[in-house]
Amino acid sequence: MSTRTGPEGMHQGRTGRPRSLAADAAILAATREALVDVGWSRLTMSDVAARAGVAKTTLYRRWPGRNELVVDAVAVLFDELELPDLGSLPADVESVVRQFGALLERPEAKTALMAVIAEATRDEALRQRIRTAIVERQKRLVVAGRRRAEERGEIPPPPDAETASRDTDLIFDVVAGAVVHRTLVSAERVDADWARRLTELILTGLSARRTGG
Amino acid sequence: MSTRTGPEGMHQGRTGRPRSLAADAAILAATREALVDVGWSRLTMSDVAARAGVAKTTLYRRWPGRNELVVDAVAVLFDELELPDLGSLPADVESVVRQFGALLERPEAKTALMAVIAEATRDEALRQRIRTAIVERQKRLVVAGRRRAEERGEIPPPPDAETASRDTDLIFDVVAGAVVHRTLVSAERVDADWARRLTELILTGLSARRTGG
DNA sequence: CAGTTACGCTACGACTCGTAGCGAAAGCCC
DNA sequence: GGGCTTTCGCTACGAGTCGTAGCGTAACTG
Repeated sequence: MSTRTGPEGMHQGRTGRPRSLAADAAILAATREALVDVGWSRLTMSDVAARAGVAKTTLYRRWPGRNELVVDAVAVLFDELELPDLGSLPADVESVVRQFGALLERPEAKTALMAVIAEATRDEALRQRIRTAIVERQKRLVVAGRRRAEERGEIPPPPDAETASRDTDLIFDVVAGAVVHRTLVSAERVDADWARRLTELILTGLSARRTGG
Repeated sequence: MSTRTGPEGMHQGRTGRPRSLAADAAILAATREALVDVGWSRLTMSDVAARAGVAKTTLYRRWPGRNELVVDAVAVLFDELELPDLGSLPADVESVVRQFGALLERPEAKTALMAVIAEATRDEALRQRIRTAIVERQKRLVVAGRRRAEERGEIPPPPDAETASRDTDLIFDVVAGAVVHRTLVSAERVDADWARRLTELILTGLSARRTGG
């Protein structure tokens, strides 16, 4: 698959002993476990290797370093998010907001996400990895929600592809950013009431803007 | 001042040689400089000490560790944000959005902010430090903007103190979260157009919600 | 079978950590 | 001034981590 985010440098399409897929899974699970236990700054490769039951060298054969390993270990968590068809745009949006809030309450998700973002500010390759492994992947939720709302007649189709794309980006930044900020910076829970108020704010803002010019 | 965020454990109200204020400033400046040069994960106390021209022990006499040092080194950057009276609420909000966007483009700000937030997910004391040193401090912008808009008659006064407080929190999370997400996760600039569109989204959302019930 | 690659294990130099001890410096109070 | 207290820069230390290299073995291909 083209958006494969797993370990790199694999030559296993060739001859020789193939890499253990079980080791892959064990390492990623061990990384998440270690993140919960010791956090980011105290997470060591030796620790992860020991938890996974593999040698430290096996980690370095697959990932260049901690940062890349953690990105991959956490990216799969975001794939759990889905957009159930609840019959209306507000209900759909609120559902995703609450799912995302619940996801960010899991220690391994919040710790790892912020840590890798911090590292990415000085590492273009890592930034790219985050973008393909997480960000672009999850924009599917916004795109699907808009398409579904259009089909229901809740929102008008976008005037052109350019504004559609920019709106998608804006919505994504606002929703994801607000949830992240609420959870990690303000350190408060994303409860049903907050999710409803955020959804209301965004949707009325969008619809009023459209109809008002 | 009561919200002093500087080094702790100072007994300098007593007798003996007082701590060098110049060393304080030099250390914080050196920390920001090191963040720009080497990033977060490779920032070492020895490096900071060398840049500041002080001994490593001097750092540990004032701060418990890297995390606390970095919070203090970065907190002052956020005090630069201000709310100029531009005559209308949209103009005021857009101004702060752009200021915040510009601030987060500075390497020391973005790197340090995300890094300490990541660490804070497993450190209650650090979380508290961030909250008092940065978050609660900057909510002043939202509070001032609302008060000013009320005086202008642009928005109605809040029905009660409870909803006023929750609205302040929501607005803060949405605005700050969106800017942070745009800058650090999506890795795109907060330009004039984006700031205008975000402002429009939020303000129409808020006003429509109020008038519409 | 031979060839190739991944595996676990051990060992290594380099680096950072946080602390301790030292003598000197810089301020207070009498 | 003298005495007291605290900070200063400096050096040294054990502990821990890093990322790599080398080894013999295991697993799969043709």
